[in-house]
Amino acid sequence: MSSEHPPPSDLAERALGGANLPLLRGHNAAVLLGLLRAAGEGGVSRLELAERSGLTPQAVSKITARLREAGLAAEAGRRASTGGKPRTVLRLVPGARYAIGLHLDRDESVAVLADLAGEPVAVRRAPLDLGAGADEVLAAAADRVAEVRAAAPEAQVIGAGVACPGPLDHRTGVLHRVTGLPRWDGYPLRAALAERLGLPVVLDKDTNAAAHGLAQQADGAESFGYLHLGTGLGAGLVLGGAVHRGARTGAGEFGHQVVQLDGPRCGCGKRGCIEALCLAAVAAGDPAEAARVLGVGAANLVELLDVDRILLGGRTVLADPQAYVRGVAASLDAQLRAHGAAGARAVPVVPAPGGAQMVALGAAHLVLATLFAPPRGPFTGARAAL
Amino acid sequence: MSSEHPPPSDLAERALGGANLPLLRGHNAAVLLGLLRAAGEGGVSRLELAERSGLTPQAVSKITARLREAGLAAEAGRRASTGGKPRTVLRLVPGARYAIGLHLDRDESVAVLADLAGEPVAVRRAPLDLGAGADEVLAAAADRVAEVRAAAPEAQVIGAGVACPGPLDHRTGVLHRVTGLPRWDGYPLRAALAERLGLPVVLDKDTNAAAHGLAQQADGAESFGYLHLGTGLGAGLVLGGAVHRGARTGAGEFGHQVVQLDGPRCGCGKRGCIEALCLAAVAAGDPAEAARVLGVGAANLVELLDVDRILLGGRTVLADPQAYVRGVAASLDAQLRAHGAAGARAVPVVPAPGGAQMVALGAAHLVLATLFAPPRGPFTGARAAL
DNA sequence: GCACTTTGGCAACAGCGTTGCTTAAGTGGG
DNA sequence: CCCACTTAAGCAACGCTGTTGCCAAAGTGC
Repeated sequence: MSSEHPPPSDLAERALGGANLPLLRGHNAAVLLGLLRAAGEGGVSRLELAERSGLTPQAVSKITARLREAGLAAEAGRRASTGGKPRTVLRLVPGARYAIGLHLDRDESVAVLADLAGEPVAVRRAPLDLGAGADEVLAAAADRVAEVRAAAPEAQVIGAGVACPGPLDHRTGVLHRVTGLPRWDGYPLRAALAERLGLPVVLDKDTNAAAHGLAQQADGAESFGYLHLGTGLGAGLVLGGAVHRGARTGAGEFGHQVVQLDGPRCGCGKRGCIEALCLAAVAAGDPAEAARVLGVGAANLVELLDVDRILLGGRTVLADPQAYVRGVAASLDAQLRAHGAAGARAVPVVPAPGGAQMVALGAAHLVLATLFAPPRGPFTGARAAL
Repeated sequence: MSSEHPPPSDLAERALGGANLPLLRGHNAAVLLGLLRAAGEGGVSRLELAERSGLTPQAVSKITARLREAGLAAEAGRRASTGGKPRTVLRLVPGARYAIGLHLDRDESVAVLADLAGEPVAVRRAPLDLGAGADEVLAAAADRVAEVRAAAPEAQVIGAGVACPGPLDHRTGVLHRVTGLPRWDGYPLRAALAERLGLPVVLDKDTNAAAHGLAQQADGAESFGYLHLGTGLGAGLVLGGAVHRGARTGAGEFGHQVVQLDGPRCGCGKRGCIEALCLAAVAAGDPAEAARVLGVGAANLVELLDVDRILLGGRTVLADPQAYVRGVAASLDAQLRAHGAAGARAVPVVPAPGGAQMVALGAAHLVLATLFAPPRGPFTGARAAL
């Protein structure tokens, strides 16, 4: 089994409250790596790292020395002097580690190899029939992975992130009753892929992987909802910079919220689901109505969770992004303005960047994220005296 | 100003990612205090603390020695021997610290003094006209606080938590346009009260304070939604053991989610808000319909956030708790069963315990929480090698 | 060319949890 | 009754953390 390749998430979920010195060391290294990644190609100086992390300059020097020794960071030029010795700039070495991202969709698969900076180095798209047998799908997936994996030195690939349609259990890596694909129910996809690839694997819902990837591009502790309108209507939620999955990875069922009591019956058995209304409007050739309904649902989400932004994605949206963005924004604004109490602030609606490989890249980020800590991390330590 | 009394929340929000030894020390002390509190009157032995925290027994001995020296913990008897030296039991000393909780509602105020274990030691209820001038309200509030504060030694009261109707900004402690009370718009309530009381003050929405208090009674990282049906319909969200407030403390606007497109106009200006439908049913003497609508909204929330439980509270519910619990549970179950995809799991609907002082007690817990760390705390340290 | 400013490394240090061992305090067999 | 055994908790030495004080390096500007 994958006992020799524990999934990275286990590391993050050891989660007994106590902390010791190795943990402290790893945490601070992850914080500085996170700041280095956030700085991008411009780099950061040691003193800037000290300011942003709250560590002393001397501690930053020691930690970055270890990072440089491990090949994860390097010096890269100098800043202009401000009257004294100029600051030396440190940068992440993107080629030091790689992660694989694999998106298994109903009719195609996308595999990417991403470097430490999160940039795609190799991409591979191929048709896939997710309804076929497990062996067939796994073999095809492993082939796609092998093809992109060849672009990096074997030893520097730290794991694979896999995204597929839900529902599934993120912790155990087991699929549940994927809509329309009953034969996958209960299949331990993570363990099977980990054994086949010989790599640690993390498994997540496609919308969660997308949201996670999008969260990396925003800074720090932003909150947003990513609405995905394709063959269905789902959502990925990022709250305070982290993906919210819920206890059983079931969060994000945006499409089956009821917005019309006793409305038309939905395929799921309920009445008045927003997915049914939206898709009916799309089918009727009325994207304006679909966007209006979507905006009402987005307003419900904004008021319930107080998110900063709404991102739109999915095939239906990508067919005419501007129309959907405008339509949803108008509908959302009208709802929020009418209400007013929420401060009448504007909540931007924007298309999700990234295109067709966005989900796969987000899946790769799930693995890379185990190396970094968010710049404003949730270290709960600073308790009152004692 | 309150510069000499920084609100406890600032301690928790220093939030620069870097961690040093004093922080580590404070964190571990907070973890053990949290475990001691969770153990309650039964107490815990040092070795059990070690198992649950992940710390070594020796570290637990050192840290608990400091806690005992500070008067926060004490030895209390022994366990039965299992063949060797019997374990000595440690317990929290409830009287070591106190916190004040103050609930300012539209027509009454409730002040409580809670000890370290979270138990109310003194309670004071009195009528209040929140529509009166700020000076008058503040004077009355300060009087109520002084009355309960007298029940504890002055130096052991560590702060006051204040809950009032939203919207407000939890970070700055400033009120926004409280519905029906426009004169409070922009009032810096936290600073004013901190100065008047000479204590650190945290301010939060009433629903958030209630949810926070309820979260203490559950174990660890539970998620639930607390729905409050009174003069309005609001919610407090607890996700993974922590209250979700959103970026501007605006989260929890459950009542103004649209569940009937183009439905009847709500007081807020929108159409088909669940609050309007619910309250109309209550006014029409049809609590069954109110519960049915509430159940549909609860199902939306469960599917979007994957919470474990739904708690019901508020005056309207308290008038006939069983009827509402049954009605909401039936409606929620019907929705979830129809959908099925969520695993067809049952989500319990229960009345919120605690009664009339629940919000005030939750507000006190907001202050006490700064001393404790959750048993499965979000220490993000354990990153991969290096 | 000298004075000044700023950066970053070196060495000594205090404090953290850890390790190896000792002492305390029970149980149970002979 | 006594001794062997077991388990709990403390003591001392230790390795490692970030911190502090100091100094060399590398610029600017008069």
